[in-house]
Amino acid sequence: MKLSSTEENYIKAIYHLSNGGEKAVSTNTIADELNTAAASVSDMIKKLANKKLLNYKKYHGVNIDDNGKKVALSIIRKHRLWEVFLVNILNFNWDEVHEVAEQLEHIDSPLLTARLDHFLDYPKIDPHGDPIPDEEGNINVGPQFSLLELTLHEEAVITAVENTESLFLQHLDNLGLRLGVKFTITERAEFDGSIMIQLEEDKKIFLSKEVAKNLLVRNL
Amino acid sequence: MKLSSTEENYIKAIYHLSNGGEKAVSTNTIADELNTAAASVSDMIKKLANKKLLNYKKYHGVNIDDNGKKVALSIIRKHRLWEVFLVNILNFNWDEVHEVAEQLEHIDSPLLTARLDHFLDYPKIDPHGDPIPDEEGNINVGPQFSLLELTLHEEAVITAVENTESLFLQHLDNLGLRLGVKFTITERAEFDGSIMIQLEEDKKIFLSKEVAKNLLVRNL
DNA sequence: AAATATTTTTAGATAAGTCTAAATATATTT
DNA sequence: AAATATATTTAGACTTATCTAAAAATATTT
Repeated sequence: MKLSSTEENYIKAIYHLSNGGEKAVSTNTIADELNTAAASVSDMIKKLANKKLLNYKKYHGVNIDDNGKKVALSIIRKHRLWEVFLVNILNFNWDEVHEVAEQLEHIDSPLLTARLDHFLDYPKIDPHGDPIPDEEGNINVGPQFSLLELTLHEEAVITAVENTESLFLQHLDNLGLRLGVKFTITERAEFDGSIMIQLEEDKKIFLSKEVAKNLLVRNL
Repeated sequence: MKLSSTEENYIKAIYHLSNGGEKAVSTNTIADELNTAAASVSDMIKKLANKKLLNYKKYHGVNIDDNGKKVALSIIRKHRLWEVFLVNILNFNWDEVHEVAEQLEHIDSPLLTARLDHFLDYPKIDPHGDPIPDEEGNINVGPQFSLLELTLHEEAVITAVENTESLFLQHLDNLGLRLGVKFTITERAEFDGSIMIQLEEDKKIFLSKEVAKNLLVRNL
């Protein structure tokens, strides 16, 4: 089934907002995410439901269908492969790639996607640490959780960011934090939830709760 | 100025049909090229003329403007750079790249284009031997010389003919030689200056000195 | 449980790009 | 130069994706 870029963007947004299909998503939530009027969303979800990509009951939000998930994962796969290409091959900074990848993800050529994947040596994660679905849409996530939930003094590695805004990513760059950085929590302030972490090289960094919340980690 | 893909395709078609702006193009010619109704073309050229990309006099076809040329050359540049990427980096065959490049040429990111150009080592021609315009829209064809002066085994492309007699051109047609054909010289006979060239598909062709003298080529 | 607030849908409009059919201008033939 | 043929434009309609405003359904408050 051939979809317009607009339709693909709706599917992608609904996939994300539903946490990969876990829960129903309301019309207004989608409208907010895509900066459109709720009326436009109503029209579009009716259309996508007719195409059997969504499950839709009037006034009760939408659930993404298996077909819809497949479409979403294919777009996400392309988006993240292109991000790897931009960062690893064309030397983009990780905060410069999102906009371009939003365009490239809609290029329709299975051959191109497959060849790109091969050329990049079958990467498993994108420059933000997010997993890249394979051709069948399988995601190999591994146990990954917010830094906020990490136990004190337990060695961990940063695996992903939950926020991909330039401002946040640049802040991380300034702090010297990147994917793959290893650390332990040395202190927690109960008052404001701020956290002190210790990096490899005896370097201590102070993180606000807001920053910690948006960093995903994995135990070593 | 931000243009839609559709507008870009019209500009590109008109640029080609006018031979780079040399002559006016009629409504029907454009309609034929783009497989649309003449009425649609009428509407669109009115719109593009309002945007100062075309010069349009009712019932007398369009001439492409300097602004229009710039737009066309930018799209052509992107199209050809992507073709080089697909063939040289992702190992596409040269007959598989057109459709995908038609999509990729509309990606809007000057940074991406510049980085791609650099990554590909500033190629001067695409896989079909067509020249790639630079950032300013200049087409630098490079030094062009007679096939007689070409070094053995050096990849080259046919760029022009020095003799325009029908008899000669028909002879080229019979041999399957056209502008843009890529080849290497595999053998030279000292006795009569005749030359054996090898085309892409394992096809070898014998050329008399007289023919070789009248073919202009360019290194790849 | 009635009143009020919020969310969602429907109705009707708009803009881009397309079409067919009819009208008009240009070109060609006789 | 009149008649005919061809090319081009206009008129009106359709589709996709959007909007605002009004109507309808659901949720919340009192």
